[in-house]
Amino acid sequence: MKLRLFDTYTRSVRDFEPLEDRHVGLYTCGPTVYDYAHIGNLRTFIFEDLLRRTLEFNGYTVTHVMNVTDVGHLVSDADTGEDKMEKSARRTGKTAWEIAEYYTQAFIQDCDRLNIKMPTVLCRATDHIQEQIDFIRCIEEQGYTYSTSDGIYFDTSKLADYGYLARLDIEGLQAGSRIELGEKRHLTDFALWKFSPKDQQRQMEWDSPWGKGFPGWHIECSAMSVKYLGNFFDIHCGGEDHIPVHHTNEIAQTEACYHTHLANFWMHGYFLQIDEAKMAKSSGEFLRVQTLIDRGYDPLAYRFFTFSALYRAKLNFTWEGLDAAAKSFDRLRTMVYQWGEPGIVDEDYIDQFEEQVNDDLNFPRALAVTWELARSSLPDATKKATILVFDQVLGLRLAEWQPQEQVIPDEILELAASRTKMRQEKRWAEADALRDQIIAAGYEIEDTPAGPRIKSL
RNA sequence: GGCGACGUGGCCAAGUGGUAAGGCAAGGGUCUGCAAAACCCUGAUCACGGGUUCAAAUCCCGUCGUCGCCUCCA
Repeated sequence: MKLRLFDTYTRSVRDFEPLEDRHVGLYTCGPTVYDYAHIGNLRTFIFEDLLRRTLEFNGYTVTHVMNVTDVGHLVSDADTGEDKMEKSARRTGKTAWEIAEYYTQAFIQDCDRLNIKMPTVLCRATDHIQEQIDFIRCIEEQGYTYSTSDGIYFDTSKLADYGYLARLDIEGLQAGSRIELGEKRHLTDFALWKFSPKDQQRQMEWDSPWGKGFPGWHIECSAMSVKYLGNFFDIHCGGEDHIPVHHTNEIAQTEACYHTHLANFWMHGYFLQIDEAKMAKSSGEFLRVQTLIDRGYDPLAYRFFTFSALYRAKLNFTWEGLDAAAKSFDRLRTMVYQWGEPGIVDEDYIDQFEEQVNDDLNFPRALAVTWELARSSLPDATKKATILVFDQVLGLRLAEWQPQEQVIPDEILELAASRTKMRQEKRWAEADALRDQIIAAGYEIEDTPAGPRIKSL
């Protein structure tokens, strides 16, 4: 089945055709590295990983570019906000550069824990200042900029279809606006270059044709994606929150300079919510991968959890929900382990699976196919070989997993041995009493044909 | 205040015109000395009220509720 993907730009599911034969240029908006990523952020990165793996499953070679936003941007659109990098630096006593490096490494570690593939190119905004300056100059030459006391701005009124991606209702925005315009000419205008404050030295600032300062909020993605993928490439992704502002402005910048809307497909991952509310770095609930590990969850159980909903629908996170996913995932991987060595792949199941993932990444359905396979009457070796093919896309590390070897204390082993003896002698009451003792000590006992198996609870 | 999305069994969640995938939980069963594990079986008419249609969870209108965006944000 042909790969079909939802494109926010056209608001429709379209057949995916690469611009270049068998090759796909994919750009995904990366993390801002002034703090750890939370599991809501990571839901989007998992979605993008599934997209990439699905493209590869379809036989495409993917050049995946992801930015790292290590330039601090202002907290608010007014000039009063504090730079997040600089703020984090002040809080921790580290330099802005050290902060960026630290959280970049933390992000990479989170991705590894979630089995998210590293992009082909991971590019830092601060390594591409010149490209951003060049891009701004190009926009300037095309006549889309103006200058204020605090920076160079993009004049959005000069683009006829500004806001098309988000179907922005400019007049409605202005009517219901809650922010001050300041020196901006229009509500939707945005900074391309911000000047450093005259009275203080920023840790991150650069010279430019317009004066010392730093790049605006949206230019890095345009500049870097164009550099690595060209000015019209296949797919650009990000979180749903990027639709009205960030991606809208990326498109504006590229239209001004290159007259393209930057990407053929625009795709957006939807939010993870906690108790029906958005998870935000600023709010109380800030769950990280490490938080899950501390609570005893395998990070891959979280990856598995995100498969339960479509990427294009909000997903409510609850511990109960994560428990359900963890339980289900454990059953699946245990089953897969017990199937032994892989044999010959079942093509019919592969087709069923492919049909679901190719239908705009319907992973809930793809998982249903996986369960159908798992509970089918096919030989174990066939199931194993087939599910390992699925796992190229699922990324659950099913091939490498094996039950944890637990160290059982000698005293527990002795109790179990006594129990086995009692059972052989059919002294059930005594055997059960021993089992109760084992359970009381925090261990569980399962009788199998091969003898008792002991697990810690 | 403006814009938008959503509301499916106990929970998470597919399905978007032809009588409701899957997972978790629950109940029943098989197996077991009893358990555990595993496996099998069982359950929803789709927020509410109208309308369109031979036919609607699926389209239209209204009501209620929840959430998101409008400010950096995945």
